[in-house]
Amino acid sequence: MEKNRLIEELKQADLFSRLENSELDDLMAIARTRRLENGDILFSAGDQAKGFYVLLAGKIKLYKISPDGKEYILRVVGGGQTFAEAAAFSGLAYPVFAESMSQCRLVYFDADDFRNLIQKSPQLALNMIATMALLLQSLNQKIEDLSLREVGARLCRHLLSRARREQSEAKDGTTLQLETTKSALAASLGTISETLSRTFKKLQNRGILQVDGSSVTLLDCKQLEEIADGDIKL
Amino acid sequence: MEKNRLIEELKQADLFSRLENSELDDLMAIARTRRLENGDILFSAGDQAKGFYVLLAGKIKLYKISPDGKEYILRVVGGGQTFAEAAAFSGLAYPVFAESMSQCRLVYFDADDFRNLIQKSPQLALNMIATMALLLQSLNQKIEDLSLREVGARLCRHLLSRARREQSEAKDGTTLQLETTKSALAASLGTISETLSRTFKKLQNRGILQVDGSSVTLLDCKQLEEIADGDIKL
DNA sequence: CGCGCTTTTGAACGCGTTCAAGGGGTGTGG
DNA sequence: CCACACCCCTTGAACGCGTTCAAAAGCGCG
Repeated sequence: MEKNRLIEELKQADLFSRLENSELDDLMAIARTRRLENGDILFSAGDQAKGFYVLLAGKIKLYKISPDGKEYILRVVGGGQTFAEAAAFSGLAYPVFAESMSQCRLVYFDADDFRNLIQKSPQLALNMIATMALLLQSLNQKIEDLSLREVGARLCRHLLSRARREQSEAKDGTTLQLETTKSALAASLGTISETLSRTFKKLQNRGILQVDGSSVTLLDCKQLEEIADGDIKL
Repeated sequence: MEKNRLIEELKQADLFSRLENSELDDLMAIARTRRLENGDILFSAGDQAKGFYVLLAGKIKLYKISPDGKEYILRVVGGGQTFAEAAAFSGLAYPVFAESMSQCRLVYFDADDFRNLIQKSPQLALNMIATMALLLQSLNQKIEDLSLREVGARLCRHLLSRARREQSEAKDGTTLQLETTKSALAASLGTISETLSRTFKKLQNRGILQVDGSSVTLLDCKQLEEIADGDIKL
């Protein structure tokens, strides 16, 4: 039955881990499923927020646009992740655009309905708090990057953190696949493709990494970390 | 009695609004009060976080320091506000330094103890979620400022939002008092005092505002908003 | 092969920083 | 009451990182 598959999928999301079956049933009662095609805009910056989403499958980018058209990608949401909770629970407008980067299936929760559930389920409340705490930490990182690190350091930090997440360790010889275009990577580092291109080149010239299309091989993680920490500059 | 006064003070904090007296008693049971002198460091970036704070009186600045010594002030915490929740509930390290800017009285809550309370009090859980949601929105703003607005626009946004908060409206002739030094304002806008000084001067030369020591008078709010929105540049 | 897209490269420009010097206010001690 | 130190703010000039603008090169795809 369709419902059961959906419940199984919801359980994968961190937000719904460790919940009882009865709690999951309550969630199902207020959940609305949705589908998106590649390139669909789910919501726009400035739209009034009444609820939030859990992405079951696909990829969605959350981004801002400056008055003169520059794009900053705040986050690429992946499967099992929650987004737009802050806007939903603060009652303000969405601060970003949400645009699908592939076919997506997702679930929408109305904020008021969800609040009612939270009152009944302490575990759900704790999960939501933990989710938001992690998000806060990651935004904090971004602010640190943007306000006091230069582009080279940001790129190195990004590469190292991806290497650690995927390989559980960053050691010489590790190869990463960029999941998006380089332009998108630039936009998520707070810069533009030209600058990213030049930065990659400098790192390559120093023998710190090897770039080949969309695959990047880390050759000298020690130096990579020194640049990431701002100890040496490009 | 001392305890009663403390309870009254806690009730002022948004985090504890709409709580029953029994819930406040439970809070008191796990609260640890603390005092700080001007200039004390409460915690440092990198310290392991086990709990969070509610500031009862005084001012505390939360800031980051870059490898080469530049300071970015993330937030100046005022009375009744909560801070370091994200670090406490994510179990990671504090991402910032916390330094008192005056005599302070504050309350410390251990994260584990607090989690237990949340399980018993749905209202407390909702309050915490609302608090974190607002914080997320404000960090989001900062990211937007840093990544896609220039210094002039950031300053104008700051002035306008302060004017609106304090006077509930920003109209020509409104005068604001800077609560900190201009260097600190610069650091919280992600720049340095020299640049801030020059930016103030440009705005003054255009007749948009009048700066006299630490008081700023808004003369032309319409233009101020246009600069804040990036419609015109300095 | 030719079209559209992303990426790369080059050169010029500009915002903001750095470095350095000078002004202005305040508190302290002679 | 003045002299001096200290701190903050201001101003000027030079520099540099990153952007903008322009063009060429690579690349997937019909």
